[in-house]
Amino acid sequence: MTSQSRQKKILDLLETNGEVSTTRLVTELSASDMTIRRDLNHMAAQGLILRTHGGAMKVDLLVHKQKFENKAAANLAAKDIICQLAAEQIREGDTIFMDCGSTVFRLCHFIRNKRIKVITNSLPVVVELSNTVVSLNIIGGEFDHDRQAVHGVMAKEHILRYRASIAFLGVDGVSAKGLFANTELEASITLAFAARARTTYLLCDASKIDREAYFKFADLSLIQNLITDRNGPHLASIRKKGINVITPEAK
Amino acid sequence: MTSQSRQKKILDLLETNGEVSTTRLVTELSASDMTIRRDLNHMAAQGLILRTHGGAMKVDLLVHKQKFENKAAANLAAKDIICQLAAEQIREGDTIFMDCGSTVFRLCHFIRNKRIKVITNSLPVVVELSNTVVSLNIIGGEFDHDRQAVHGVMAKEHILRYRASIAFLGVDGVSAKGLFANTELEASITLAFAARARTTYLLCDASKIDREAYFKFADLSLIQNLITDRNGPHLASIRKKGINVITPEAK
DNA sequence: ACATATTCGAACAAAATCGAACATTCTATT
DNA sequence: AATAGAATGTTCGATTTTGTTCGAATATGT
Repeated sequence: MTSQSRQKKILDLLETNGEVSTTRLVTELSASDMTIRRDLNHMAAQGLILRTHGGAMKVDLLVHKQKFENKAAANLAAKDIICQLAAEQIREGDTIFMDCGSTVFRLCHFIRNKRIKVITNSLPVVVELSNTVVSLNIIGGEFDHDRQAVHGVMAKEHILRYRASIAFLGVDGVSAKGLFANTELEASITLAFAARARTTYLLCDASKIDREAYFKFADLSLIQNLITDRNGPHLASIRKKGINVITPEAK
Repeated sequence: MTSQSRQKKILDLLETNGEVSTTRLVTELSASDMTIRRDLNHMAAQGLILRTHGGAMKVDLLVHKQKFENKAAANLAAKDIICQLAAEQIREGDTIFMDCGSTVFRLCHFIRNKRIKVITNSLPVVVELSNTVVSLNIIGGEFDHDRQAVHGVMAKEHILRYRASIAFLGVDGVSAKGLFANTELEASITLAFAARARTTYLLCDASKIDREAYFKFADLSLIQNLITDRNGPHLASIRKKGINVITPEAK
């Protein structure tokens, strides 16, 4: 066995186990401890592995966690309830649009192991799903640092070339009068998603209900379903408009 | 037995076993060790196999499989030298293309505070620059988990709609014969970048020089400049082709 | 804190592999 | 058959890799 193939096997073992001991490598690769140690040190010098006492570890993922996740921590319980319900709407093989926004982002945790295709303009979503079985399609265009997402003309054009079974949308406010956003950029993307999806789900915690933000960009009829965390009378006017409202209680 | 049939058998053995030792080839092919070694070296020069001490390995075993994170950490010093030089080529207000690949990725550290626009298909680059003053344009399309970058038809179309002053390119191998890549996907993106940039810089550590990988996708004339970490006679043939070679020593 | 057990790396020794140079064999052509 | 040119084999010193020993450094258990 050559040193290269040994080192490759060490990498493989690390990939599956996360860490390995020198002694295990000695028996597994039938080489002397000194040889293993030399291999390990060599690879560590190249940054391929993380050397530890008695063995080695996998180097930590390069992609570090986003500040975004802090924002996402707000109302986590409510978002989890919503996303749990949202995830149940997805079937294997589906292609889904994922809007930007912290509520939709939380959906990532519930779909990591689904064999689906996700089309999104949200960087946090991409990062979160980049090492999963989920097949990803990234919407291209100008990157908006504030919103950590891609917006603009190119993005819209990109979306219009695809079709999806479901769109999971986020907004800044919703009432019987329609959907509200804080920027036109986000609004135009949301509209594009809705136009190209067979079914649309608006994910929205209670705080957004009946809130009328900066400007209205669409009628309520743009969406077919609203998923939110609490049932109650505040949803009556929306239900009356023919929207299918999904809540945990109503399940 | 001709050398061709021998080399074919070597490839077959590698295909099934992943690796093979010189001694085994000596008995298996009933040829002298020197002959085997000559075959091996010849094939390695063509990039057909990966030469090791005492034998050879399949190419994609080591090159293909290596995860991006690992590659990023390897040869960090060389990459830093290269990227330092690369960053000096950039002027405020420039629009630059950044290819995927670990060497180009390292350039992020040196441009965080420049007021420039970056157009890229590499997720690590996006993440790294997502909270800087750099203006980002993300190339959209199918996301390739292995390479942590966007490839495919959409990506190519996207690129062709923009123009940039500089393209920073990465390859898997370069020699006087041209540029080499391990996958067609990466190659087509690199070509698109080059086509739409006023000036092209190939960033390439010494290990990639004179390495002829899986397949050649462009002549050397595709690029105008090569930035590498060490000066030396191995660059002569490339210089002779009219490429401006930039090294720290020549500075 | 102390003792015990592991692990580490430097130094040296042994083995395998390497490539240059030269000798030999094979092959195609005259 | 003669001969040039290419491929192959052989020899041998240089290089690389691997193994061993042993004192120092580092973890672990009491």
